Amino acid sequence: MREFYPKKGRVILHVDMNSFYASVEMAYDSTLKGKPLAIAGNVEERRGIIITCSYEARKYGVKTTMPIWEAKKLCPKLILMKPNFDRYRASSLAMFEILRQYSDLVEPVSIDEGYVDITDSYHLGSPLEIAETIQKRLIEQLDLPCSIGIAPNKFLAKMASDMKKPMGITILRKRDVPNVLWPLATHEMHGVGKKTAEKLQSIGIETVGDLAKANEVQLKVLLGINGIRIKERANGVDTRLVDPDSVSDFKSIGNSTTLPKDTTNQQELFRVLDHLAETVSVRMKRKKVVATTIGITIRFKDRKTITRSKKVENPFFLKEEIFSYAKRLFLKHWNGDPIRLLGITSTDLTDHEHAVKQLDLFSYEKEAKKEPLIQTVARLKEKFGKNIIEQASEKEIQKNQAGTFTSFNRDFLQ
DNA sequence: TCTGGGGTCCTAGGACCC
DNA sequence: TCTGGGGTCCTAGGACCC
Repeated sequence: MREFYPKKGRVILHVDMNSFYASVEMAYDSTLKGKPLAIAGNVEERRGIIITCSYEARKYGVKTTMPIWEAKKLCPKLILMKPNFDRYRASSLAMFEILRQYSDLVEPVSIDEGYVDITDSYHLGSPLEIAETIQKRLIEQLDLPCSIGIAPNKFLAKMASDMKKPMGITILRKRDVPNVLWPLATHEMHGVGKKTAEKLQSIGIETVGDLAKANEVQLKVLLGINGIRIKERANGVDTRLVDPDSVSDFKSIGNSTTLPKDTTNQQELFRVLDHLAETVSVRMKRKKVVATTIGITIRFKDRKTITRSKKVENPFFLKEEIFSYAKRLFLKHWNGDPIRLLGITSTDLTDHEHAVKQLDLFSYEKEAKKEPLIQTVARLKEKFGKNIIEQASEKEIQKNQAGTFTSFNRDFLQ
């Protein structure tokens, strides 16, 4: 990540959609408005949990990640719906389209939130005016409420958007940090979770203010590089740029599922892996990527979770390949204990565009076996242009002249 | 009657190479 | 009878976020 930061002060918005999934459902079906609504995974299973819920449901104490049975107990009239991800994706796209009308520098963080750098958008109005316009348009055009934070950097903008919900706009200046952030408990800071808060507590740091003044050497020992970083944040310092391209280079694609019942039935587990492989493959094709590392996740009955991964020689994306790699890993590492959850993840992703050439080269491999190498190189140069061949130095080509195309191929494709 | 599924980033040890 | 110091890659796990 680039960390260079322009000298002049910046103006960053953090736009955070309020109870996004529930709001989208209400926009689709206005009869749901004003009612306690929750979106939950596995609605019919006992293991389902609340993914998001409307503010009406929150009044009863219903919260994200709460098991359905518990939510129902708190709010017997709770309306439960399964997620409609296609709907949420469509709303999300429309929302980011609107944000992009106020700056080119829009960085989606997740399906329902993003940063907008409006430093150079002064011709569109003051920061507050821009935020108000965005909020108004999202409500009028998409029927979706949001909260917006306005600040000189990402961290402060994120903290600010969290302060008034729903439909709030909050300005957080650097000079407000001592008054506004320092009284907060450390775990209320974005980036400080339960474990980190506990560790901080162990050295007497309770509030953001304590953290802001903490000893750096001690923090480094306790938390590594993250200790330094959260101290900077506590002082209102964050040099990360708003990066519009960060969404496009994702690092992994995975799919996992909690089984209806814990099981040791190998046939059943294979069927699950097969299904997961299918999903991962479809999503890889959709995103036009290939991978070179396959990973599996196994969660046992007692919730103990292990991950195992393996780098493989050739880039893959087909369901059959994914299934067979995953199955191999599974058989190698499963101790026979009852399993609660299975997952498959592809990592080390490469653009398909880039990889298409490689795949084509692999198909060449078969027909090229009997051909003198020098001829193959000439033919590939013609077909793919010089640059693909340049990956293998002239020297490398010379060295391999006596060998087969296959060995040459292996050398420069890996 | 507990606790999903999608991710990212960081750490740390061992293998291997120079 | 003594054995350095980097650097990179691979793998596993953990913390965190939405």
